[in-house]
Amino acid sequence: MKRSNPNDTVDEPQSVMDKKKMEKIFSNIDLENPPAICPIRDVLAKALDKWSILIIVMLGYYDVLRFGDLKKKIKGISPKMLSISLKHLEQDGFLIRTVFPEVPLRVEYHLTDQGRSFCNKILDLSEWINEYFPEIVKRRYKVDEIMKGEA
Amino acid sequence: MKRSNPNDTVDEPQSVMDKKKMEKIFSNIDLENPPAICPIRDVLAKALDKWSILIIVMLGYYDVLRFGDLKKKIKGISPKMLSISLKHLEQDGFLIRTVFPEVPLRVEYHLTDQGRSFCNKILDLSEWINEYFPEIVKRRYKVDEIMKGEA
DNA sequence: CCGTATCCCGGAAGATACTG
DNA sequence: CAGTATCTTCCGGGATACGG
Repeated sequence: MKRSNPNDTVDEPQSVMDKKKMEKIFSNIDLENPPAICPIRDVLAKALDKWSILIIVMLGYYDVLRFGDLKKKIKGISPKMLSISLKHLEQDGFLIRTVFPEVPLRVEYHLTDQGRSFCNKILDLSEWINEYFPEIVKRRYKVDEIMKGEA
Repeated sequence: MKRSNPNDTVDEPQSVMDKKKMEKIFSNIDLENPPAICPIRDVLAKALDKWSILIIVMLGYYDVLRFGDLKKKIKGISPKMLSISLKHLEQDGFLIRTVFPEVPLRVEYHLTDQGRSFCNKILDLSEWINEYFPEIVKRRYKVDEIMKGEA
């Protein structure tokens, strides 16, 4: 039952770990020596940020949005956080900021190809969650029950 | 050039936004009324957490690890954060904790099917990042140059 | 060995007022 | 309208020591 060796032949039909992919990823990493600051995790951290996800999905859905539109559509975000998040996403090439020097000022945001591609990844994740979510909720209730019983 | 209407026929060959998927996701959300606390984002937040990702990937790679193993392999994690993250992941059904009441105590962790499935999602994300990362880095340097020039 | 309990600090992020 | 500047608050999370 114990499967401690990554080289074991996998026999489960479902949810098979993709060992090939895994090996490829791990081959790029020196596990012993600290990877200093991993730039990949840096990119991911910014793009998977709570607000960033919403921004990307909104832009994926509406194609073009102004600062004020985003502020209205994303409930609870402050102008500061919206500004910071947009800057990060622009810096990392997920979206493009276009200024129209009119009066009053107009600024539009839209996704790049990279941004749209990433948006699809988020949608995939979203679908994954939707699939497993009922079980997770059920489990949480169960765990809560146990906690209550112990308290 | 402006594509403000989600119903426009898509003509880009690459990185096409999956509108069908998008509509499906958005149909479950009431954008106007605040979604209170979105439980899906709650699950995602915990599972996509900095430490959680590493834990899941490590368990995906090594199959079975003890508390101390994880602590050693995940550079920089404190016992507190490791404990908390493991608890979250166990609560949400990503992994299973097994206690062997020996002396000294032994505790093993391994992924559930859900955990392995999610690990594959993380690997996908990882691959995505690897694909786009060179461009992102290039862009960051460029942005830094501009910033320096302006300062 | 496997964690929990405690203390403590820096930085994330909300609210708000203000400017180009 | 589209943000920035400032202030403050809060808590995530690191270090460490201890308990089962």
